[in-house]
Amino acid sequence: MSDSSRRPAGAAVLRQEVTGAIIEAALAELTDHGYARMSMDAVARRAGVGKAAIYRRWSSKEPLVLDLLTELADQAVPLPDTGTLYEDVAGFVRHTSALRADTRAMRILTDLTAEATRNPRLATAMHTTAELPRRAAATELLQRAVDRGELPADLDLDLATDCLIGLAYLRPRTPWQPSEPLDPGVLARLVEVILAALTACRG
Amino acid sequence: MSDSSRRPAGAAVLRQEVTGAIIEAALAELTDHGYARMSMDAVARRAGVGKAAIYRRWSSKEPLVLDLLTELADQAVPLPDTGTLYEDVAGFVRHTSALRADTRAMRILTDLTAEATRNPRLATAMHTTAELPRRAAATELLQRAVDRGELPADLDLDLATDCLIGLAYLRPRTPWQPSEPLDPGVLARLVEVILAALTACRG
DNA sequence: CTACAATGGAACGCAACCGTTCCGTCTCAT
DNA sequence: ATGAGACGGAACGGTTGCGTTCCATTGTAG
Repeated sequence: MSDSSRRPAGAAVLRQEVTGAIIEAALAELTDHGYARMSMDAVARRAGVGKAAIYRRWSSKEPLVLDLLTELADQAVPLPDTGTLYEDVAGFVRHTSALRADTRAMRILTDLTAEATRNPRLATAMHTTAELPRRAAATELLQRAVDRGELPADLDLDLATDCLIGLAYLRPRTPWQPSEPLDPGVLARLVEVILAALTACRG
Repeated sequence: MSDSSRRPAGAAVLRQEVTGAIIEAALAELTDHGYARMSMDAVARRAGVGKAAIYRRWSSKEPLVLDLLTELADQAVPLPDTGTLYEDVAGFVRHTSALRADTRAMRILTDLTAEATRNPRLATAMHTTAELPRRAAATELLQRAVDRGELPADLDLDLATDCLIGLAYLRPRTPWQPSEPLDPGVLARLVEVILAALTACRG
């Protein structure tokens, strides 16, 4: 492509290494200090990079952070399709629990959620990269169950999706509480409750 | 008391007026810019007050914000005891929905939640002033229903409390979405779902 | 009327941060 | 070998914020 003709291959490799170091350092700084207190000087220092190298890639702090968000989203693992509602829901809860146990992702998402209150671009990015895919996955999981007859045909898909997500997010209840590993017994009971709630989501 | 002998009564009244103006201004600044970007200069300017007047009352920014938190908590309205689980739950959902519709309170709580991730004192304050009372109210509501026989005697109170709070918080799903007023039909369906979930919370 | 305490306002020193610019070095493609 | 381009590092000017200090004003108590 045109890049390879305009930029030496070796430089491209080096550029990617530097870019990766910047992204990793920015993620770490964002985790430690939050969006408002994340300093470009600290990112450069942590990455072992000159500030110029950062500003050569991103025009300012905000675009950099927006890219970090997609970086986080790319790490999300797709949900398996197990064939039964019970196992699908259990997988969804485990998936959610794992996300909440990821201290770095949770700190960043909690922080950017607060920041999104005041920054429309960030709010849009959060919506499209974090909320929409998760919601779509939940809805698809439920639709499959409806198609199999495990859930009533007149299910209120929207409400059911809310319930599934809301209940899967139960523990830990607040971001500042460390997330203990999900006990299998607790998981089983939680799944039963979720199934009861879903069944009640009639249109 | 000793205060009245050491401080003129008129000065005390004036002090309270200034204190109130500072608190109101700090709440506004906190809402507009968040904890990290809330500046003491801006608070003083907004309150029409000298910075010295602030630092005469609080040693720094953090204690001031911690006091704001209790200020917010004092505005919380206690839940009524209606005598039926259905109405109690409906009241709880309405109560929660009203809180989420309060843009100022939501912005501040969302912001301080993120900040609490990195500030243990703030996390403790959030826990005792925001989480514990709400959780206690939910648990008490459920215990009354158990006593009346509306919920099974072997109810898992802890799990049920989580479910009640988690489901009541469903809409809006994210803090940056404006909260539309809760439609009565939606409320009724949501309450039905919550009751189904609660009934499934067996120990 | 006098003494006093709290006030608004302005300025201070200090530190941090942003985004830019410059330097000397290093690594490649030619 | 040579030139181009990205590099780390350091410094810059300008802004912002914190917490302190000073001062002239205000209003009350005695």
